[in-house]
Amino acid sequence: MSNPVVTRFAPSPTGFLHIGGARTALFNWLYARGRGGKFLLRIEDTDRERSTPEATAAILQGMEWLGLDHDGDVISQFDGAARHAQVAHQLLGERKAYKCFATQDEIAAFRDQAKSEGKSTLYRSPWRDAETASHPDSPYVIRIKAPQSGVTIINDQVQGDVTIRNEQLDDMILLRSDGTPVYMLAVVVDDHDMGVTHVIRGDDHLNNAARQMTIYQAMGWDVPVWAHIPLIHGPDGKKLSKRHGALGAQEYQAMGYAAAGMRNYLARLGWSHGDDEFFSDAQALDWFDLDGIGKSPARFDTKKLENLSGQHIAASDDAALRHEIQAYLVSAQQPSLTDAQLENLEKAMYCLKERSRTFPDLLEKAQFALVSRPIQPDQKAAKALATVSDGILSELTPQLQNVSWSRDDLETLLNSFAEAHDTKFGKLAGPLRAALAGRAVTPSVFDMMLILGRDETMARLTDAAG
RNA sequence: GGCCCGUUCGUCUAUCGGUUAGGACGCCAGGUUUUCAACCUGGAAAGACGAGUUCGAUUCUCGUACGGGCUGCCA
Repeated sequence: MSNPVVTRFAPSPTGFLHIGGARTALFNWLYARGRGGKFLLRIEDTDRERSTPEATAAILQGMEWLGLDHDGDVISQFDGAARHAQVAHQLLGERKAYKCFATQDEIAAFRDQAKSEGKSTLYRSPWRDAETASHPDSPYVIRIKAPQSGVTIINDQVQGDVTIRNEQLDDMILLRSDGTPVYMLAVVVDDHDMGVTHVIRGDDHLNNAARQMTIYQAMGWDVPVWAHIPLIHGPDGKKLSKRHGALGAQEYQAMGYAAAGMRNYLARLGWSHGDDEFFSDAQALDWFDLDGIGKSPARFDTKKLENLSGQHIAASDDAALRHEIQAYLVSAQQPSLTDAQLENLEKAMYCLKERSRTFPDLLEKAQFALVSRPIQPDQKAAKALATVSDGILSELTPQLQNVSWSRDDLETLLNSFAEAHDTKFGKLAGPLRAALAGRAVTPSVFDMMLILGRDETMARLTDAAG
């Protein structure tokens, strides 16, 4: 516990925050926060063509929804371009890097031919050992001199020791011909400068780690702890990507999943702590560790997300739920609730939260508390109402006038009323529910009566009896 | 093509050589209930394949198959 942990999430702003990125962010957040370390956010926007401020905003919003707060300012990788270039030039000066004058056309032609001959497409620049005197006066890129023999071992906390033979490594480009840094350089410099101690990222970067290590070594910097986590696949097992049905984090918010449920689900995807399935943030923070991360890719399962979301809704306190529902409404572009509706919702929350999996689900069951008379029954409710004669409802209503408005007394009254009509309360419940809520799926009839109060209950029953 | 990684119920996973291979979601069947929802109980359901190491392999090694990733003056 000598050095404090510093992790980072480094998305490129070329689209929304998709679910795989969200999980990577969560793992980094969990690891740092669970150990009193720092969690940094860096936007990898060195690709000016594809980076957009909208994408950055979407990523930030997604993280905010998930409650993944970062330390310090959001860092723009592009802002560090001068420093990245400086490192490249330092390496150049130390002859650990060189100017390569090969044109993109030349390289492309080489690759095409290598491919057609079935040979390695690894490009070997002829300029690696060229004399400075022979340099033409034309644009060049700066490439690093990668080791060409021996091996590089990536000591990965998830993948184990991964050995790459150095002959597989190419002299990657550090600085483009326009002088701008390339990602491979920028990540290393930034991670080093930011003091990142643990790099937790998708395993699509596993091979890159070996190449990045050559930069660390050339600069004489300490290599961070690597943890390459397996990617998340779609329901069909294919890679989850923006063009392959992947949804942004915000879309899950708009679908009404509880953020805590999403965190729990995502944490459980690819990571485990024994048989624990449902857990709080505090527990996740306490338990999360790199050795609990699995090595095989996982598929995204909406059903389980739904289940976990429901469990977290049931476990949340009412005020927090109210706030999250309001945020959900905004994100789903639904009209917001009035103060009166909010008040009723909160009164009803105790019997709504344990039966709802998502917020739209909860709101649907809360209809009885949100609508005002006259109530328009939906199809199923209308059908339920049709099964009972209006006479019964109008006979029941006056009896509610003097009963004490408590659950026990209402139960006693309704049961004996049913008995008097030679039926069971169960037969009455459907129509009653329909009259009170205009819906077929609602909380208990008694809960609704208690929440609505005597006057409103009687009025609704009278309305329904026509 | 080359290199790297992976493979336990439909899905997420536990197991760190010896288990009736456990849990969760989903599914099916019952139950309870205010014919919904929620809840409870039970059930079906897995070690890709082939060798090897070992007294003993899901667990270790190798091969095959399948899946994934990387192979850019993208990140």
